[in-house]
Amino acid sequence: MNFPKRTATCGELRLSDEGRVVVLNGWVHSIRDMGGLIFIDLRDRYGITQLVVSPDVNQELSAKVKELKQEFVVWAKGKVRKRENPNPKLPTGLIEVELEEFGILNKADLPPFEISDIVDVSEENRLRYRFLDLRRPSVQRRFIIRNQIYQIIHKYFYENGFIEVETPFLTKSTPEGARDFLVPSRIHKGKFYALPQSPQLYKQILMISGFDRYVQIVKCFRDEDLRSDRQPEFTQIDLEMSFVDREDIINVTEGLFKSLWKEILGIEINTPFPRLSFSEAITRYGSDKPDTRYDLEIVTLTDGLVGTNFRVFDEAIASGKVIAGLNAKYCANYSRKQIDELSELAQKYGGKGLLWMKKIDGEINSPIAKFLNEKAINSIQEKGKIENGDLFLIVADEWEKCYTILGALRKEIAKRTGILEKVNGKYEFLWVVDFPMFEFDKEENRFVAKHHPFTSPLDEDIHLLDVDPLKVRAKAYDVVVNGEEIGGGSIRNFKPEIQEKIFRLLQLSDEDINVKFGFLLEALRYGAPPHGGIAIGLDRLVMTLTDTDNIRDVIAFPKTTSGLALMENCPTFVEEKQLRELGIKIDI
RNA sequence: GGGGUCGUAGCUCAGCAUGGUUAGAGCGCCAGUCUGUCACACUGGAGGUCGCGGGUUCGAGCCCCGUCGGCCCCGCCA
Repeated sequence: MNFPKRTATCGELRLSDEGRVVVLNGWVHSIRDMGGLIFIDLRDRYGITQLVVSPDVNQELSAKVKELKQEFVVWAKGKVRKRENPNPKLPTGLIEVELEEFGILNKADLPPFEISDIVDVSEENRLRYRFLDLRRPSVQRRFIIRNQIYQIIHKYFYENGFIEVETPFLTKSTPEGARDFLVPSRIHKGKFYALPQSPQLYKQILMISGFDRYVQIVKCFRDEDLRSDRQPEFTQIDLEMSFVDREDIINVTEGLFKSLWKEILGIEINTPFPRLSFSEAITRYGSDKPDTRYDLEIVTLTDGLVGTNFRVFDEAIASGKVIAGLNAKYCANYSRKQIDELSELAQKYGGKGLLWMKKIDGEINSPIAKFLNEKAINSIQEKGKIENGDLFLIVADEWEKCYTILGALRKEIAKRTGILEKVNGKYEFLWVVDFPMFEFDKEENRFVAKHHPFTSPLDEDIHLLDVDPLKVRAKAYDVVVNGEEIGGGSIRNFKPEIQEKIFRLLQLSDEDINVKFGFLLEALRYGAPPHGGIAIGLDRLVMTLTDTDNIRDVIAFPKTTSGLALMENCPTFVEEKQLRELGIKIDI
């Protein structure tokens, strides 16, 4: 199809272009027919330009314009002129194009919703008609920023000597950790590839191969349930470096964030980022990804509550549990119902209940006050810095659970009291370090790696591997911004004997080790340099930089929370023939 | 695997607690009027499987059960 190609975009014409004859290509955004004068807003990715037709100039054209409907694709030729009534809301608002000639390149059905940032559309409809949703300027904006982010990343790592290498998508299934998406092999019936949860082992192999500095912006796949910040396929900035320790990875990462924040937001962020040990993050904020934009810290009460004769406390302490609390400032006016809601939240996180104390007019008011002596109450008041008008929440539970519950309450209180709103626009980064190497999995009755099994233990903790694995800390680090875990990495095991020892601690049999990770151990035996790296969640990074808490806003074609793609309708059943070729029988 | 919440016109929603003529609103759409609008305005009009299936009832958009789908969360996410 031959058509006049644009000589300008819909976003660029200004007063200085007055008198120019231009051709625009775009979509009919809206038509305002005043009876005589007709205004047409033409839209493309760059903006909106107003076209104007007046009947006394060209009646024929005026009649033809009435064929246009919204979202028709057109070319339009005309002269740029100064507007009689400028529109300050548009960058092109000082000019308009006096339409001389136009053609319809394609018609359009009436869209199910208006292509406008003003109109509210349910997410379901947005995803079903994603091709229309993605036409909306506010939706496009995030992808334009996402693209800028790609460019900054590529530039930053190129300038720092990193090599981009592509790693396979058809990989080996190693069902430690998340569930794998499996891809059946036709040639080897009954066998499966797995889509990578991360290119972890490939990048370590690249280090052993001497690539020294690797980076990749890469899709990763995890077959787990979705959340507002979790998709089954997502993008990581994956990097690995040789002859480094934790500080080198941290420096490189901080440098990247510095460039991104400066170039995208014009904000100079301070480095180095503060650091918290895992145990400090948990005990102070109740989270391994604390939002440090506000204080509202958790206080540990256990020591001051020994021997209170209050059954709940005594039993907790006797069984090695922890008692801790959170001061919800100025919340003493919370009703029974509001406190019940907080209690329900505590239960959602596995808590048995929530104790509380209010201070009003200098008096402590609490359902547990009658069980506690003055010394205990004073201890709580003092540690919790409880003042008039405060509501103090208390939880007694196992170490991590106790603090996690209070961490959830901390977030909730911040939300309810408007603290969260006040810190909007602030960015607080931090590193969480010294994670425990292992957790005990009650269901599987064995240790599992908290980060992943390729992580190196802290040198000073290596001797504990044989004695008390749960005490072993790892050379792992997470980078957190505003309470979002935005990246995580570690220094890896580069000595085969330590790697093997860790596999054994995870109760992998010799055969498992050999079948699943034999190639890694083999590679490690041929001169592996000390190495480590990090994976940064690109989608979450874009979320932060474009100020949204919905990951679907930054992914062009995302899945719904049940893992469906509503536009193309996927997943689907496949033809019997395809299954036969793969040697697969469906048994639902 | 579990919990919460929503599903009514093309879109966004009200109606449901306490079942009862012909299910409403705004926007959009269609027709008309209008020569400076820009969320144009005004007049008129069309438009409904109340997600789907079953049950209770004389009678169900409303109550009950199931199911499908959206969103949020717990578990899960090395």
